[in-house]
Formats: sequence, C-alpha cells, structure tokens
Amino acid sequence: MLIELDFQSDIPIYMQLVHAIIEGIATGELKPGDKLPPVRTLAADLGVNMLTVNKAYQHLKQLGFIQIHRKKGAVINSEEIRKADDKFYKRLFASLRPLAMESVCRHLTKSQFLTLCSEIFEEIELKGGKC
Amino acid sequence: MLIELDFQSDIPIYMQLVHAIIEGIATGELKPGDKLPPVRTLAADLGVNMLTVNKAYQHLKQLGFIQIHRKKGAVINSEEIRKADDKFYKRLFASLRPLAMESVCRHLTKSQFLTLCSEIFEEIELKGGKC
DNA sequence: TTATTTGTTATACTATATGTATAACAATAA
DNA sequence: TTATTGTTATACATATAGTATAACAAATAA
Repeated sequence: MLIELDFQSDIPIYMQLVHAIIEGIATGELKPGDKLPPVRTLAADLGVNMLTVNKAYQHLKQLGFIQIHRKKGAVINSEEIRKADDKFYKRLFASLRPLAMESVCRHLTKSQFLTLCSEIFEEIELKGGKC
Repeated sequence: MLIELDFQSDIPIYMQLVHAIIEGIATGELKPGDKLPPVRTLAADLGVNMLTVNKAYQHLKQLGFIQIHRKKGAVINSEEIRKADDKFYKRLFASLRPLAMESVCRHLTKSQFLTLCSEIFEEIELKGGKC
C-alpha cells in the first residue's frame, strides 16, 4: 500500500496517515484481518517518527478501524465493528454542514455539490470499494 | 444574528465564528453591504477576547466574504466576489474525500451519503437560502 | 480641527498540539 | 529464552489558540 505524505500540508502527518489507511479500507485494499506494518517499519519507510505512526494507530483504534496487539501488531477490524453509529452521524453532519454552507455562499447549487460527492464515490467504486 | 459558541469543542472559537457568519450569509440572514459588529462589541457579547474576533474577521476577509475598513468596520462582500474558484474546489474536494471514505468504511451507501447532504441543503433553503 | 469609533499591532503569558530524538519497559509469539 | 512489537517516559522545539492590556492609526462625524 502506497502512502504519500505532504509535509507542507496543514493537516497533521498522523491525520494524513489515518486518512490513507481509512481510504485503503474503503477501497478494499485493506481487508479485515490484514496487518498494518509495525510502527517502527512504517515510520522508517515514511521518514517520520515512530510516535507519529503510533499516534495514527491509536487514533484508528479509537475510531474502531483496527485492533492493536503486542507482538501481533495492528490488525484491520471486522466490518461489523465499524458500522456507523449515532456518534459518527453527528460528526459527519457537523463536518458537512460548514462545507455546504460555504458552497452555497459561493453559488454552488445543491445539484453541483451532490455531483461532486458522487464523483468521489465513483472513484471509490473504481478502485474496488463497495458503496 | 444569534451566535452560539461551544467552548468545549475541539473546533477553535475563531473558526466557530467564521462558520456562524458563513452560515448567516448562506441563509441570507446576512446580505451584501450588511455590517458585522465591531470586534470589541462582538467579543464582549460572546465573552471572548477581542483578538479572537479579529482573527475570525481576518479569516473571513481572506476567504473573500467580507471587506474591512477602519471606522466603517467589517462589511459583507457582494455576491460576485465570493464565487467558487479552483482553489475552493480543491479545498472542498480535499475535505469531502476523507468523509466519504470513512462513510464507505462504515457501510453508508453513496445514496445515504447524498441524502444526508440533501438534508443540509434543505435546511438552508428552509431558512431562506438559495441553492 | 477635534473627538470618537474602529481596526491594527505589540507584548506577555498560558496551555495545548505536533513532531522529533532516544531510550527503556512490557507483553507475547516462536 | 529471544526477538519482535507496542507502550511509555523524557526532553526538546515549534506552532496554534486564547487571554489580558495597552497603545497605535485611520476615518468619520461633530
């Protein structure tokens, strides 16, 4: 799995890592039971500190996407465990709201906004994700 | 215009302010030419520091939503100035992507995601916004 | 011209977040 | 037992967020 980091981005490195791995799960590249690389290995590969990778893994664990065992390492969770719950809906809604608001201010129609969203989902389908 | 802040939120206060004002513009509550309160006044009303409000105004100016004059204060820009440009599309896309990815991981279908977005736009329309 | 309003800037301080660098600790599978 | 792996601790640097005060600067209105 190829992970590209943008060290100039205002998005923290550990968050970019979280996003990359979630994208891997969404597209089916990472399947339940798959192992993530050891923190030391991934840190070396990406040229970042071990603790940065560890922070990303902890975050993914918190979100329910992986389980972490000593020695076994980080493993992708089963699909059941990561189902959308009320907490997620609230977070999703709270994230989408300001984006929609600014879009309306900038004269994007509802239709244009939905089309943009559709494009993202089509990209996921193209890579093998089911949605 | 009523602005409610959540001091416990992980979203910075100045950013919550930015969102609130953008929402006001989206719904039509704030129209081109309308004045925002002086930084001191708004800061006092909200119980935050003057510089926090100033930061929000600077951010809104940067985004093209307001103009700031000495003495006259902050004024909502004309609709033309805040049209969506390539920079905004990129930002919007970059923000939507991880949300869509995580949604797919949590078994939201494309259709469910689009419905959720639609609800937000309907809320905007209900409040008088055009989209 | 003068006074007032308003945004702007400067300084200082606190707390938190992000990231690096090292090193040691602890569990567990082989 | 040993090697691997996650975990934790320290220390450090930098940036962000927010508060508190105060002074500066422009522009409008009297």
